[in-house]
Amino acid sequence: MTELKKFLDLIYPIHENTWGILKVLFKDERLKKGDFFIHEGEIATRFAFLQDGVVRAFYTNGEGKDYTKHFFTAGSIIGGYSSLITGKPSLFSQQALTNCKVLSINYNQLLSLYDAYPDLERLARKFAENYFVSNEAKEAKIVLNNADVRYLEFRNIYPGLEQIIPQYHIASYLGVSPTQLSRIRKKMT
Amino acid sequence: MTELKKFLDLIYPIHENTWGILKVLFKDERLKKGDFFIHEGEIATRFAFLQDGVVRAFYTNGEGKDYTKHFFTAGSIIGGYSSLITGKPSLFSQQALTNCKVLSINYNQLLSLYDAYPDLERLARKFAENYFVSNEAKEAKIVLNNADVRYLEFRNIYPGLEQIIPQYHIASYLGVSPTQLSRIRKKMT
DNA sequence: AACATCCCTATACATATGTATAGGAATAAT
DNA sequence: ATTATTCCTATACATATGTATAGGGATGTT
Repeated sequence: MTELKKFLDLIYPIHENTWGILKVLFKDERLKKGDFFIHEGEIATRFAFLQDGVVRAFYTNGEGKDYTKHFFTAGSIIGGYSSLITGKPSLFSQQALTNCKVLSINYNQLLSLYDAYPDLERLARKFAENYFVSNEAKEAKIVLNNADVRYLEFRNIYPGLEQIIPQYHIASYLGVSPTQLSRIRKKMT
Repeated sequence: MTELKKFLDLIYPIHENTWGILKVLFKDERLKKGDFFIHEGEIATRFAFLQDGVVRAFYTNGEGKDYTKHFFTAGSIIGGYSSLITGKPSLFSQQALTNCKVLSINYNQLLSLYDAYPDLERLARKFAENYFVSNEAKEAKIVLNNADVRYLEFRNIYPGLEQIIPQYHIASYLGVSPTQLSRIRKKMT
């Protein structure tokens, strides 16, 4: 719980009593390796703070093929944010790549607090803004860098992750085939 | 101004008196074809409602090459949103492809109203959320569809735009070379 | 210990797409 | 009207990357 508080304080420090109201809404939850936090096509009702473990977000392309949108590690927020906002089915899934510990919260319960706690709504605004900014920065990197560069960046952003997860997930994160990632790795030796 | 009000009401209808305070902050501005609304590397200080014309947002790749991130048509918000939020240099430029009419507003002036007008902050939250959602939906399409499909979608999303702007901009929007777009178009005849 | 499973690598081949270049249609300029 | 620009298309070629397949570590299972 302290980790979550620290995380939120970095975005916008809400009042102590607001935090008192908010924190009781979070529930401990466990995900086993392979479990889905949200399924593509499902309408999200909650999101969560990832305390421990690794989660992969991915789009699926109809037949087997998937595209890894993001890896989440400890200290991240997971959940179908767009689906929560719109109330429409999520475009992607989120699946635990390892056993995970999360603190999850019902989105409607959170929403119902905004009227009475403007500092919470400010936090929500800043969260949305920050989330937007990081997504856009990521977009820029995808567009401007080739797979070689993005692979090196992946290793910087997620130190140690390469040793934990299968390589074909990394390939799909980079937008290339496993064969191609293998070639890139070979080239870099 | 009425168009802007309608646009905002669709996101979140603020009180009439809040609107009275807000609207005086908007200033009429003209862009001539080729003018930049924001330059890559510049720190944004304002954003705008595009009343008329077409604006292209694009990343540049060091040497000449650019990647078209988005086309804005009448009724859109333009500006370096991430740069406004972070206070850091913009990662992309926005350039008028035609003569444009915009209503621009200073971001700090807007920010200073949030404390006194919670409905305005709610509007800001919802705007950020919506913007996030549409960016994510676009990401999904880029990842899941090939250039052929995205070309057809481009024509649906921006009816008539194809006739107004050079084809190499569309190609760069689709992430392919002009030659390749020409091949795609030929194939579809 | 033997076997099965998972998954990374390597090879060969096919193909999509980029680059370079030229031609020509359309538009703008003098 | 003539010329100059702009820009779309077509061609030929090079190359990066995907697909298909097989082999072999590594790890886990019985």
